[in-house]
Amino acid sequence: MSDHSPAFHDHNHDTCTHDVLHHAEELVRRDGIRLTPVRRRTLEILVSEHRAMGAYEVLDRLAADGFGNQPPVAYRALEFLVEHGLAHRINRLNAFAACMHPGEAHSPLFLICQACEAVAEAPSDPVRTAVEQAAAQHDFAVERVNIEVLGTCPACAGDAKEC
Amino acid sequence: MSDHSPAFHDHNHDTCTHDVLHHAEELVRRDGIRLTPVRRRTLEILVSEHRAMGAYEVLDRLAADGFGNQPPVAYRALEFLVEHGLAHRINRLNAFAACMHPGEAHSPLFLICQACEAVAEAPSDPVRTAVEQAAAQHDFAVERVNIEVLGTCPACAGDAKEC
DNA sequence: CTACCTATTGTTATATTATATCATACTAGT
DNA sequence: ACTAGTATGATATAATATAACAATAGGTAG
Repeated sequence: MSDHSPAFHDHNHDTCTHDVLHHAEELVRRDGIRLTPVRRRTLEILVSEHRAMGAYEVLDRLAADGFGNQPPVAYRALEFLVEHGLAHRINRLNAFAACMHPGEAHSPLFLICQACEAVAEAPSDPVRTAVEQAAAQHDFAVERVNIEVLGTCPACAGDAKEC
Repeated sequence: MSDHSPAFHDHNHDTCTHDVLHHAEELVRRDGIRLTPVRRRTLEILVSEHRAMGAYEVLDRLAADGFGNQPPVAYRALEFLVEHGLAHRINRLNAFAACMHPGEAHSPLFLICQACEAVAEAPSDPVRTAVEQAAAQHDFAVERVNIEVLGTCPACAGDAKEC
């Protein structure tokens, strides 16, 4: 892990933290989802780190905050967040990250740096369209799309050149 | 698991088996890759089933054929095949499948049926283009793209209607 | 052809990730 | 307060994956 993690560019972290939690609150009002203490704290942890975190890493944090310290505690909270579009699961890394475009209809597209493991989430509407077309050729009804791109982030590409 | 697995449509399985193995042989000649007995057998297993298989499932088959019966045996062979484009890893399922479009430059796009777990591999050149563009906006250098689409295959969609 | 080097395989052990299950506690609606 | 549905806590275990080292096979320079 490195210090390149918070996406690949500087950003106002207070703003994105606020946006995500605000969106969650809205779902509480609008859809009646239950943002219980564990779930809320789990989301806060993901947002505050702003990177892909393993379930056991999240679990450690939760335990430190006085929640249960057994795997299901973390997995259940994470699953809940994913189900409601507040977080994503990044299969390639067996990890989770808060959704940084909450509410927007989008198929998450993850840019995963192989050097520093930073993960950026990009909007992907044109990609989604292309995917739908490919699926249509197989008479396949799309429900969820997960796109994971492996490569090198600008920071690490720069590091490599310096050597 | 169900009987919908071999992609979503009937196909001439002899042909696709032949194509894949033929391509592998070509790599042996062209690139000097070493298609050892375990590796060859692993590819044959994946092709003959024509579906996503877990590493331990592959391992059982290999062991039955007299190869080692410890996890690394399967993982190493599978990793080799993935590296050389002869197989793909489907993260969502922690599973592997023979590449059915060997040799074609393509970013694999998997259509995964949530009902029967069948997996189809679709070519995805337009998708790839869209992905490259999204990545470019982040100055991200793409190396590998993995697209996994969850949904319902035509067979299962039909089944659902019948009820 | 032999000695060496490298890639591959076999084996043991263990790490990491994830889920099933059941008991307990909370929440909302009546 | 009662009850039906949810959510949490805790125990146990399953499923997936890798590290590390020994043994073997294959190619190649001398």
